[in-house]
Amino acid sequence: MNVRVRMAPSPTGSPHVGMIRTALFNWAFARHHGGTFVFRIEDTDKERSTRESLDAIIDLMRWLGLDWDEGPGVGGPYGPYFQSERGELYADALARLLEAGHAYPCFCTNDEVEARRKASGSKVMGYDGFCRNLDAETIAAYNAEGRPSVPRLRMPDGSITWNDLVRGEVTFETKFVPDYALARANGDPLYTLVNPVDDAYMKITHVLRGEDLLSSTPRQIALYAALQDIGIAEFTPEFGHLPYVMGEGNKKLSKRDPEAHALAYRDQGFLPEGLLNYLALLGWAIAADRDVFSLEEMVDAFDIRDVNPNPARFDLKKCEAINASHMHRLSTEEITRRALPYLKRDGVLTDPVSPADQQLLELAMPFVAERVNKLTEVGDLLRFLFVPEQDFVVDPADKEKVVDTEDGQAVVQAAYDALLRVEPWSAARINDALQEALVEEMGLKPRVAFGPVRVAVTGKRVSPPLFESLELLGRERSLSRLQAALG
RNA sequence: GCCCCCGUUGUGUAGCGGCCUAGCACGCCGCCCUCUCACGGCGGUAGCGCCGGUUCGAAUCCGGUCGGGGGUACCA
Repeated sequence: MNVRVRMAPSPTGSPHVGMIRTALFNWAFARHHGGTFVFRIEDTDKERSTRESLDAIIDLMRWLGLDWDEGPGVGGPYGPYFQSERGELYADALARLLEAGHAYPCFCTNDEVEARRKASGSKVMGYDGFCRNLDAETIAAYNAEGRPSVPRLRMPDGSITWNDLVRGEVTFETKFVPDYALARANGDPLYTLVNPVDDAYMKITHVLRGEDLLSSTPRQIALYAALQDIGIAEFTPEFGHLPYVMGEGNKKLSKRDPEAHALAYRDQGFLPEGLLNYLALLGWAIAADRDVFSLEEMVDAFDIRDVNPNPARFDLKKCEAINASHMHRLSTEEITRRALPYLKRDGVLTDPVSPADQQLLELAMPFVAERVNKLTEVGDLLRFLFVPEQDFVVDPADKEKVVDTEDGQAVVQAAYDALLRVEPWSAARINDALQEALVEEMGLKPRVAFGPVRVAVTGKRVSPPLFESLELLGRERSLSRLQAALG
């Protein structure tokens, strides 16, 4: 059978990294098996669904390169792919479920249910099945009175067991799973109905989702049986429940946690392959002694049954380290290409980049490519080269610490004098001149000799290699910055 | 309360009865490299929640216990 999986986010709020992890595993599973990855939007909640959220999710998926075979923008044979456009399908399914007796109208109020539970002393919370066997006359009479009702699924007796793809066999006694509501009294279908109905119509074969849905699985399996009986579903899919992504402490990573927001990683200069690689590590390993891999390698190796059921803590440091490994795999040219949008965004470069700046960037890139862990760091390191001279500023703390001291001033002055005579203006000559003037003549250790020069010229104590930086900056600007640092 | 899931160093994981005096990665600490920062190299740190059982042998199987998490909606 052709594997068909889906991701079905609700477009409410900013996309969460947990959602991306789920999307990634579904995607990798589909690609590994040569199957179909369906993208469906669960926008039944009209109050909370927003266009911004939808756009953000699509934007994110595109940036990550997780492409879908059916869904928004690409269509497909089982559309529409927005739940808000599938209302008649749900109404029809509900009517047929009611007619076949798999569901029944319940007229109880919450208070009535609670009162009965207290009276009986039952330990099972939730609905007690009171309206299960109302006869047709009673139902007609209640309806005639205008009493509101909700349709509930009639849960079967006994137990429901499934073989969870990540957890193995899981069993629930149905006496602990009450008959549940499929729609609101006003007729609006609920997630409990809509999600399985769509999966059935879209012929989803494997449902890989978060652990939070684990306990709703027996209800869905019961619904599937009913849907098969009335001819809407052809089979019951397999289920796999992915572990939670946890934040600090023992709490699910929530929207309040800054690490939770997936788009923030792009803004901060993470590589899509870096983020994805890290997220894959939350519950899955490609090998015992390896944790850096490409998406293609993941697709080749991915097996949902290898996913670890433990909740995983999100570790930003590790995420950055994995991203750094991917950065170092990139060629200098590729880093340049990818860093460009960030350099423009951050005002390091002007938007159409001038030919001179472009050339300078290409000359400078080899010195920073291997020392950056995120794309935004390129700008941090190279800003001093592109900044208009009147906007150049030296970090005040660094200046005070190494330039404004007596020794610092002496070094800067000596460097200025030495550099004045350097000919030609090349990193090698600059090296020789500074070495001689500061290290040999002044008897300074290299690290104390070059610190003041670095700060005066690049503005910070952390920069690309000094001599190359000076060469790229040019004699004129280098000297004027040294002079500015004096006094 | 009841139901379900989970339990290997600080973190993520490998481990599917002997290959484990528990491997890898991140972190942290130290050293080397070194014009700063990184990169790279070397070394160190720390773990099978607990108790029983099965077995010649258990991190691995079973039972219990403790701990954590989730569910228990006319939310998703």
